[in-house]
Amino acid sequence: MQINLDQTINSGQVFLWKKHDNIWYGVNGQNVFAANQAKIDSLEKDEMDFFRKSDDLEKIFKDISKDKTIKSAVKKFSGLRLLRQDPFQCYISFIVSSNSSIQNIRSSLYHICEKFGKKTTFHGTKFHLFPEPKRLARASNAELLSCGLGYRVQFVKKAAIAVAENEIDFNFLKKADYQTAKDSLLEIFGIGNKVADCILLFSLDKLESFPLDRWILRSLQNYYPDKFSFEGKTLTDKKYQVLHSELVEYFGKYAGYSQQFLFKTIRDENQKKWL
DNA sequence: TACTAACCTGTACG
DNA sequence: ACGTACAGGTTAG
Repeated sequence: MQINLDQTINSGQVFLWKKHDNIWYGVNGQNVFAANQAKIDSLEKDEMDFFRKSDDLEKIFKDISKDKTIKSAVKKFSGLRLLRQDPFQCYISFIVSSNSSIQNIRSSLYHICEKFGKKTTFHGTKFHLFPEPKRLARASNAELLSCGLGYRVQFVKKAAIAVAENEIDFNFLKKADYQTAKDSLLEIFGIGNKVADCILLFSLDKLESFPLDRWILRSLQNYYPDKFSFEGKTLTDKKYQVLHSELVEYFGKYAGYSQQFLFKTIRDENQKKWL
């Protein structure tokens, strides 16, 4: 039951990671992490937190293994883990991710760090940390546009202001239940069901969150054609909610883990690029 | 309520 | 070189 860094980092959760000389380096809020597969058993405290070292994986894997599809995905990607990311970085990252590709998301986020994040040196290499909410909140439209955000400039700007002005309080959302936290995120311009679920799952400890994007829908329709509600061409708010309830009922309270295994599986099957 | 067009950028293909 | 196709979630109508 060892973490596999390649599987985990290349699973659509994080964007600001790079591999150098077989070591992964990544920005997480105001920290830089270095993760070496060869030394994965000697993580520091904040790294253990990031990699969710205290999750009871034996219990979780057993709990989500409802059928042979999930069982084989868990077996194939047994080193895949959910991460516990810096909430503000995760929030901005997935707002930026909407209607974009991994390569574009990554590029925009690096530009955001370069323009607004503090510089630091880590293991002899220079990094830009992720900007703090107040700094990003007073970025100009032109500066944000130059990060390649396009029409998402207003999404990022308003979202950063909401955090800077404490309309969004991540500590509160961490303690709140899934629905309360989700309703709060959905108030933000640029956050819909899918982005909200990503933020909840990857940074706010809501493991019953199950982000539904086009890939996961394709996977579910392929492997579970008769088990869940897929009628209609478009995924309306109502249908998203119904489908999510069915998924949690079937996969259980750790449904988010099953989502991650299905997502990794279908993206790999379709040879989609990662970091 | 259900559906659809518009939104921006980078990359791939011919 | 240049145009066209495409990926991708949210909002507004």
